[in-house]
Amino acid sequence: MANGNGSADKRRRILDAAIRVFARQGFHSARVSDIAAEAGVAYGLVYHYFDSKEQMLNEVFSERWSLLLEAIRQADVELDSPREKLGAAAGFIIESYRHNPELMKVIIVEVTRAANSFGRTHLSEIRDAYDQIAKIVGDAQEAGEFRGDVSPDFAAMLFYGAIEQLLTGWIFEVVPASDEDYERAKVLVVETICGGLEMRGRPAGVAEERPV
Amino acid sequence: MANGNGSADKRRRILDAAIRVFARQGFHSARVSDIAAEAGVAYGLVYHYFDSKEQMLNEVFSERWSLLLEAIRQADVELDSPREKLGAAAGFIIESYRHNPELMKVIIVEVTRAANSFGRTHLSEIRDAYDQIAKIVGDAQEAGEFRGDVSPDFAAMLFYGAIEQLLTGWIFEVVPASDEDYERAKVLVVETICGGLEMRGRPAGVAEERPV
Amino acid sequence: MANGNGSADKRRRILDAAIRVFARQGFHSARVSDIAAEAGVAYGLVYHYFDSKEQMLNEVFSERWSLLLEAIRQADVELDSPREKLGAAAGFIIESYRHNPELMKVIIVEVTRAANSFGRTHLSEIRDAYDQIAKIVGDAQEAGEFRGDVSPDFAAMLFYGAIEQLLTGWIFEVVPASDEDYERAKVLVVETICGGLEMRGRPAGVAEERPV
Amino acid sequence: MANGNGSADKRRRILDAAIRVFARQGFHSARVSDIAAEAGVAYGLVYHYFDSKEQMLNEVFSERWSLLLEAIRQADVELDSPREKLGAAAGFIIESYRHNPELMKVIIVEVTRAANSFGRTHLSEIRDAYDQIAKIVGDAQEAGEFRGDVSPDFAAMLFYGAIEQLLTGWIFEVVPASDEDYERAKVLVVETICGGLEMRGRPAGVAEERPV
DNA sequence: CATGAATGAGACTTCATTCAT
DNA sequence: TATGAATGAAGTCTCATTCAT
Repeated sequence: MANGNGSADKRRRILDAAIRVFARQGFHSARVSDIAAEAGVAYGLVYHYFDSKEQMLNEVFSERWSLLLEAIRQADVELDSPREKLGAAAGFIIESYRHNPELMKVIIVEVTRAANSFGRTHLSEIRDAYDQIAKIVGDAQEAGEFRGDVSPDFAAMLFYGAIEQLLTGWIFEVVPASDEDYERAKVLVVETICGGLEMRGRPAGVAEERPV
Repeated sequence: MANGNGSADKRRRILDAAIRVFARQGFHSARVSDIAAEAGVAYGLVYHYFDSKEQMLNEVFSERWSLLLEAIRQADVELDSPREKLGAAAGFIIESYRHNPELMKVIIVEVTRAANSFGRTHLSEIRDAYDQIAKIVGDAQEAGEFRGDVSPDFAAMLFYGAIEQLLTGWIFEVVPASDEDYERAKVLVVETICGGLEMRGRPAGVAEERPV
Repeated sequence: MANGNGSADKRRRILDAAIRVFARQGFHSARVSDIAAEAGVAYGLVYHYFDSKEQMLNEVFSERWSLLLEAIRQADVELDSPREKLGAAAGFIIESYRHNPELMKVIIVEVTRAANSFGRTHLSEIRDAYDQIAKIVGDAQEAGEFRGDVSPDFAAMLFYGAIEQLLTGWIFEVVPASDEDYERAKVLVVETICGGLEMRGRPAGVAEERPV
Repeated sequence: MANGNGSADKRRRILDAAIRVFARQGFHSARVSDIAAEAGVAYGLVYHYFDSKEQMLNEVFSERWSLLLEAIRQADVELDSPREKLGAAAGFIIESYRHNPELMKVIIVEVTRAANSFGRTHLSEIRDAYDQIAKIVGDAQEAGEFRGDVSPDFAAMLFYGAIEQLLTGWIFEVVPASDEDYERAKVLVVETICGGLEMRGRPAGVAEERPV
C-alpha cells in the first residue's frame, strides 16, 4: 500500500459515519446498513473493523471523553482560580460541541443521559469527570473561596447538569446557537453557578468588574 | 368486581406496570409482554386499552408533566419572591421523584432527554415548562431582584439542567438519596442557582441567615 | 376454543415439519423458514413455541430417545435370554426406523453421530443407552452365556454401531429396505453379534435351529 | 526457502491445519480464517491453494480413503483366511486413528456419516470400501468358512458400523483409548463379528486357543 | 506467492401488532 | 372484556469468497 494507513482511513470513515448516523437517527434507529451507506463502504466492512454496533458507540464515547478528562485535569493543574478552572472545563465542552455538534449530541443523548444501557456501561468514566469537578469545588472551599455548605459532589452535579442542558437546548434547537451564543454561554454558565443569579449586595458600579 | 369500574382499574394497572418496566429496562428494551406480565394481565389486553407501546409512554409523560406545569403556574401566582417560586418548582420535581422515582426516571430518561425520539414529540410541552421558569426569572430581573445579564431562557436551562442532573445522580446512584438528601437538595439547588457558589462579600456572622 | 388442544396441534405440526425438513436437508441447511413453510404456519409461530432451531432438534431427539431407553429397560426386565433382550432392543430401533424413517434419520445423522455439536449435548442420554446394552451383556457373561473376554462396554459399542450402520445404509440407500429386509435385519444383527459369522463347529443338521 | 518446493509445504500445512480445525470445531463451525490462523498463513493464501472450504474436506477425505481402499485390496490379495483379511482392514482403520485421530474423526464425522452432505458426495468411494468387505465375506461363504445366511452386504455394514462406532467411542471419550485398548480392539472386533459373543459349544479349556 | 481488506448474500431471532374465540 | 395464538417485517451479525496490491 502506498500510504501507510489505507486501512486506518476506512476505519475512521466508518466511525465518523456512525457519529453522523447516531446523531441523526439515534442509536436505536440507526441501522448498520445506514452507517455503511453513510461511510460509502460495504456492509460487511463495518464488522471487519468493529465487533458490533454497540462497540462503535462505546468507542465514539470513550475516545472523546478521555480528552475531556485530560482537559479538566490540565485546567486544574495549570490554572489558579476555581472560576478559571471551571471556565476551562465548560469551555472545553462547549468548544467540543461547536467543533463537532454531532459527536457531542451522541455522547450526551446516547450515553451520558442513558441511565439504562450505555450510561451504565460508562458509569465509571462519567463519574471520573464528576469527581474532577468536585475536587475543584472542594479545593476552592478549603481555600475559603467557595461556600462550604454545598457538598462538592452536589455542586459538580449542578455544574454538569447546567452545561449538558445547555447543549441539549442547542441540540433540541430550543435556544439559539450562534458563535456569539457559544461565547456568552461559556462565561455565563460559570458566572451563574459561581456567582448566582441574584444581585450582589454591593454598591452600584462594582458590577462592571464582572466579565459579562 | 365489587366496584363498577373494574376496567379503569385494569387500565391503570397496565399503565403503572408500564412505568415500572420502562424504568427498569428502558423503553426500547421493554417488551409489551413484559408490561402485561408485570401488570398480571393477558398480553392482548394491553392492546385493548392502548393503541401502541408508544402511546403508553406518551400518556405516562403527559399525565405527570401537566401536573408539573400546573404546579409551577400556581407557584408563580401564589408566591412572592422568585426564590420561593423556583423553590416550589424544584420542590415539586424532587417530591415527584421521591414519591415515584420510577415515573420520574422514565420521564427524564425516555422523554425529556431523548432528543431523537419522544423528546421531539413532546417538545412543546417541555418548552412550556422552560418558558414558565424563564418567565419567573424575567420577572425577577425586571423587579431588579435578579441580574439582568443572563437571559431568562438561558437561566431556565441551567435551572432545569441542574435539577435533572440531580435526579439523574439519584437514578444512577452516584449520589446518596436519603430523605434528608432530598430536603437539602430542594434548598441547595435554588440557593446555588440564585446565590452562587462563591462567598458573598458580607461581614462574617451574616451567613447564618442562609437556610442551609 | 372448541377442542382442548388447538395450540398443542400447531406445536406438534411444527415439530413434525422440523423432522421432515431436518431429514431432507440436514440441520444446518434447514432454514427456520423452511420449517414454517413445511408446517404451513407463519414464520414467527415457530418461535412462539420453540426458543430456537436447536431446541427443536433437542426435543425431537429426547422425545424419541427416552422411548428407546424405556423399551430396552423393559426388555431387560421382561425377557429372559440375552439374545431376546438384544433382539428386542434391535427390533425397537428398526421398527422405529420403519415407522418413521425421517425421525430416525435425524436422530442418527444429526445427533447420535455428530461428535461435535449435538452429540456432545446429548452425550449422557446416548451413554445411558450404551450402558443398558452393556448391562445386558455383562449379566449374560456372569451367567456364563456370553464369553467373558469381551468387555461389556466394548460389546455395546459394536452392537449399536452395527445397528446404526444398518440404518445408515438404508438412509444412504446403499442397501435395500423392504419390509422383508427389516424383518431379516432384526434377526441377523443379533444373530451375527451373538453367534458370529463363522460356521459353528457342530454336526450338520443342527444349523436349522437358528432362526434365519 | 531452502528447498525448492516451499509452496507444496504451505499447501500441506494448510491441509493439516484444516484437519485439526475440522476435527476440533466440525466442518460447519470451522471458519476459513480459523484454518489460516491454525496454519499460520494469511487468510487469502488458503484460496490460492484451494478453491473452497469444501474442496479441502474433499481432499482430506479422498487422500486418506484411497489408502484405505488400497490397504483392503492388498489384504484381500495377500492374506489367506477371511479373519486375517478382516483383521487387516480393521487394523488399518484403527492404526489410522491411532496415528492421526483428528483425521479419522473428520472422515467419520464429517463425511462417512453425513448422509445429507459430504457422505452423498463421496458415496461411491464409501461404497467401494463396503463392497470390498462384502467381497471378502462372500468369498468366505463360498469357501464354506462363513455362514451363508447373512448377505455379504449386510455383513459389511455390520463390520464397518462396529469399527466406526469404536472410533466414535474413542472420539467421544466414552470408552478408554490406550495403546493396549487399540491392540485389544483390533483383535476383538474381528473376533466378535466372526465368532460372536456367545459361548461356543466346546469342552471347557479349549477357550485358550482364542487370541484374546 | 502472499496479504488482508472488501464484498454482500443469507439466516436467525425479536417483537409490535392483529385476530379469532 | 379478556385471552394468547398467529403474523411477518425488520435488523444484526456471520463468513465464504473475491480482489487489489
